[in-house]
Amino acid sequence: MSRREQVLPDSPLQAEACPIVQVIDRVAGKWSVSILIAATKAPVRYTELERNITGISRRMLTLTLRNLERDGLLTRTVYPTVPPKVEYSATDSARELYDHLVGLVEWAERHQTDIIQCRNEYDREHQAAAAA
Amino acid sequence: MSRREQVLPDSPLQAEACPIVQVIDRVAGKWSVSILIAATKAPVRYTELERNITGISRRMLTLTLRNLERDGLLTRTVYPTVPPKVEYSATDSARELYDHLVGLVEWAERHQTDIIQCRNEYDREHQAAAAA
DNA sequence: CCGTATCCTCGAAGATACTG
DNA sequence: CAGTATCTTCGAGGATACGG
Repeated sequence: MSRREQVLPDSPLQAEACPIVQVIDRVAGKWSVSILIAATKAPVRYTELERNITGISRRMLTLTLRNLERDGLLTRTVYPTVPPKVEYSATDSARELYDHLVGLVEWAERHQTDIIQCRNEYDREHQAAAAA
Repeated sequence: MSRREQVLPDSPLQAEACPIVQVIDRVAGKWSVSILIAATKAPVRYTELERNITGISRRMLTLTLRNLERDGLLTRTVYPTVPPKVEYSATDSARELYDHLVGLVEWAERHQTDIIQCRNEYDREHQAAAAA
């Protein structure tokens, strides 16, 4: 799931980046956040997630769920019914994380249009520079 | 820089994930956070970053700097001296983002050991399951 | 319903060499 | 000092088919 699994040698900046790296990696996966959000609101079933998260494949859904479970962010409960029913719910740890993710989301919402504008401006300027 | 540049069709979950995706992507780059942190503390020069961020290549340093600048998170100031001097400093937008990143970092620090323990436990259990 | 297994694509990131 | 230009590698994620 991660591009940064290698142990980084500690260094002035990397040493303090180390815990950061862990969070970023946990959150950087293409689907982790969507799943985390869904599961934090209420326990969700596998198929529910598959339906609600547009574009996710079964493979990635399972993979991401496993990783989140492995890190203690989700708990997986199997109901031995027929047909089988599996529910994923956020742990306390994940709920705490969720609060901080919300902070990021709100930041994104506030700066959304600025960022787009900055990009356009930047691209226009550097388009012009290339032409000159 | 992004694996998710494709425009996602809106959907119940994706619609609200859209701003999230933007933040995550901006932060998900392997080096963005390290650079953002360094530049938020004080304006930094190119070579300073290269020295302080262990393992980063010139290529990725430049690329990440350009992307952050493009999104209006960093400003690039060239001093027309000899030898040339270029300083990168965080914008207000980036400083706001930084505050939220700190939230994540603190979460990571608090749960660091739990996560490692969860992983070991998970791996042990699933090692056993595979052997059985 | 809830997955696993296999093959493949594609782009992020590394290595290396050169420049205003 | 502060970059750019190529070439390459490597693994995240997609597509598809099968299984308890």
